[in-house]
Amino acid sequence: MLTRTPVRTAPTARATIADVARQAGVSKATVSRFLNHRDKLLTKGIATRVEVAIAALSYSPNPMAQALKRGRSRLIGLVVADVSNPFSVAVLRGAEKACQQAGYLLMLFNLGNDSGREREAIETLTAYQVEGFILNTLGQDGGAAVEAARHGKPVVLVDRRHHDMRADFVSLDNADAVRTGARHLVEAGYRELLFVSEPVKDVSPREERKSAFCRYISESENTITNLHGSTFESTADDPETELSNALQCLRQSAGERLPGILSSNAVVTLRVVAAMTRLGLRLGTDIGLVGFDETEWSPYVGPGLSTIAQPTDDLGRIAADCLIERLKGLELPPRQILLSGRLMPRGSSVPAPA
Amino acid sequence: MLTRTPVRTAPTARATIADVARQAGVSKATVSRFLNHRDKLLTKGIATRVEVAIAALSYSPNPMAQALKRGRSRLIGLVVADVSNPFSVAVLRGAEKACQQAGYLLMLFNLGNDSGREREAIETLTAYQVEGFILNTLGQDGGAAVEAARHGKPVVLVDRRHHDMRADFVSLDNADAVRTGARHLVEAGYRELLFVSEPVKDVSPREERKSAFCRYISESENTITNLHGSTFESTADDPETELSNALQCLRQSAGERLPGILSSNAVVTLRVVAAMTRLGLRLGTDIGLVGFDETEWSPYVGPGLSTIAQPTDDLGRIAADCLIERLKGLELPPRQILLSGRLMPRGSSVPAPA
DNA sequence: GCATCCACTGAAAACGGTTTCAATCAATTT
DNA sequence: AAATTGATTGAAACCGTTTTCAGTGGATGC
Repeated sequence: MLTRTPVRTAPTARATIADVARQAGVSKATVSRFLNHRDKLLTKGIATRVEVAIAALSYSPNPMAQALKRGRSRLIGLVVADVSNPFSVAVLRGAEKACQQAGYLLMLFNLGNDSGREREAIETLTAYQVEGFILNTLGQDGGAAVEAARHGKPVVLVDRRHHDMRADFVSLDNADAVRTGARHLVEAGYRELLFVSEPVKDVSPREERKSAFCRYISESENTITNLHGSTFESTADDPETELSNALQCLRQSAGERLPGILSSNAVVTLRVVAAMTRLGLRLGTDIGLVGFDETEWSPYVGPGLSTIAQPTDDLGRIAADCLIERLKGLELPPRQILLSGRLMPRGSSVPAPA
Repeated sequence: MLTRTPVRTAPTARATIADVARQAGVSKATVSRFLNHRDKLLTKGIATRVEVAIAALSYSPNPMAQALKRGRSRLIGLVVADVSNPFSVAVLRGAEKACQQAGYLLMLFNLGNDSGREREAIETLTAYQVEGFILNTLGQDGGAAVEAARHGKPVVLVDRRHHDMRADFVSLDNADAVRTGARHLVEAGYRELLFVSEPVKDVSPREERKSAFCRYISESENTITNLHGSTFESTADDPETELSNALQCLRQSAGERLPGILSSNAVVTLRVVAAMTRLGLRLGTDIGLVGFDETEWSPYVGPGLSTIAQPTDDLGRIAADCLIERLKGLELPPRQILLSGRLMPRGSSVPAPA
């Protein structure tokens, strides 16, 4: 009675620890010990026997089973507001690198800008026993994140702050970055400043940037003659035409002064560019522009877009490192880590073209 | 002896099926039956008792345990060549949507353009018991993918083909897209055509695009007077200066004829733009440009970049759907699904500026 | 009125690991 | 030489599910 395994579609069931044990002529416990405590506990002879058996069957332990028994899954949940946002992707890459080094795997949940799914994301991820969270969420549903923390799982917030929550927070130093950007516009000669953002309410970085902008204006109005500033938030409806109108207004109220815009992220920047293109306005010459978020295309839009580059890679890496520290059991008070941005001056903030 | 659970850091262990069973006064089996076969098998009374118990404890089953027992994890592995490539992200979004609808979760593994990790990715993902793969890999290590298939797990290839592998393949119709792009350049008046790509060897879409380009040229040389075509591959070393030189050559050999470029993806397109900027060449006027991959910034670079838009969302969704069909047990011969691209004509392929 | 059947339900085994506990055996102590 | 010790190893329990198998009960057939 031949039991030749079919060669073609060999289902090739993964070898289990029991198989290895049998092959090596030892118990499952011994194999497990070999794997987890290397050979600290085992006799040389036995250890090598196990070793060759493992190699022969090309065995690797089933993480699900390990997770089940240990209660640790070596999984980290990453919730991202929108994968199509370059900022999110950059953070993802940084986090991924750090996780890989520490032997963790990232489980991605993309909200796709649908704030309703925030809670769902966290529940799904907890169900899969992720050991901790890196959250870059919309922040509409603060409760969801708190829920996660209540499950005893460490949480690191990136970019979006949740005030009611005691968790590590990693972000750009928004206040400083706004000052840098605004000051740059002023130094370049722009005096009628406009801060453009998506709806600010309840989204922490937007709030911070807006209020930092207002603060900068009111602080500088005295020392810098003719300086004036205002803000504009697009509503969800029809950002295109709204924005066009806002730009026209800006030029009106500017009068003699040069108008300049500080835009709150890459998406908004692109909208501003679109509106200006439609109105036939020249970047830099007619309206100055500095935008948050550096991208690989920034140098090539118009005369080059001046941006405030976020250290996205570091943000992601540091977030992951923070989380991993906590997973190792370190009990620290919640930290707040602010990294500073870097101004990338280009043509869009140069009044007179070369 | 009070055993009040501490209110502050309540570790709030997740309720298990045993807890529910106890609460409802039934056996674990009954609870499990309620969950899996809804109430087909249960008495009305018992069913509701279980139902309220589940609600009361806000119980949800542990997918790890389920995976362990069932051998099915409801996980799909997505291997991506490079998350910072907008194409990959777009595919990811499409796939994600489809998976979510079917109750699967995506497990992302980003190669970060490091072809060495292809095998590692697949092994890690298999270890986590993913039920199938969507692969958008570098294709350098074909063996790795074959390995996955040998484990009996269904595989869907996106964009990158592995010839030796019998698996579903979802991709842009490259030959057609190249023809569309090249024909567009010709119709706009460009006659000295250059196809620019990253290293072609062993990367299927690049090979297909290049050979389609060559085929188009040789087919059209007879009917279109003065048409001439060539190709350029950047090596890894210093693509910037190499490309600059190539452009100079192109202009030389063009002579009277207008030179036009077909670039093989968004990264390359940006490099071309960079090189032209450095050389002070005007898009469209001095050299025409059509590039693969539509992005949200394409309209705003220079006079607008003409692109060939891939139906990325569909690619991802269809890939996921194919995979899910297989997971349902459908035994079909490997399919090949080619979607056509859409030309987005803009200023970069208009010889005389308006 | 008793055997048969069917529909529900519970006990227990299994999935693939880890860990506790007890057992073995050689080496050391007295 | 017998007792104590310590280092290795194996058996079994356990993690949270699903599933088989058997048992209970009432309803039905004669």
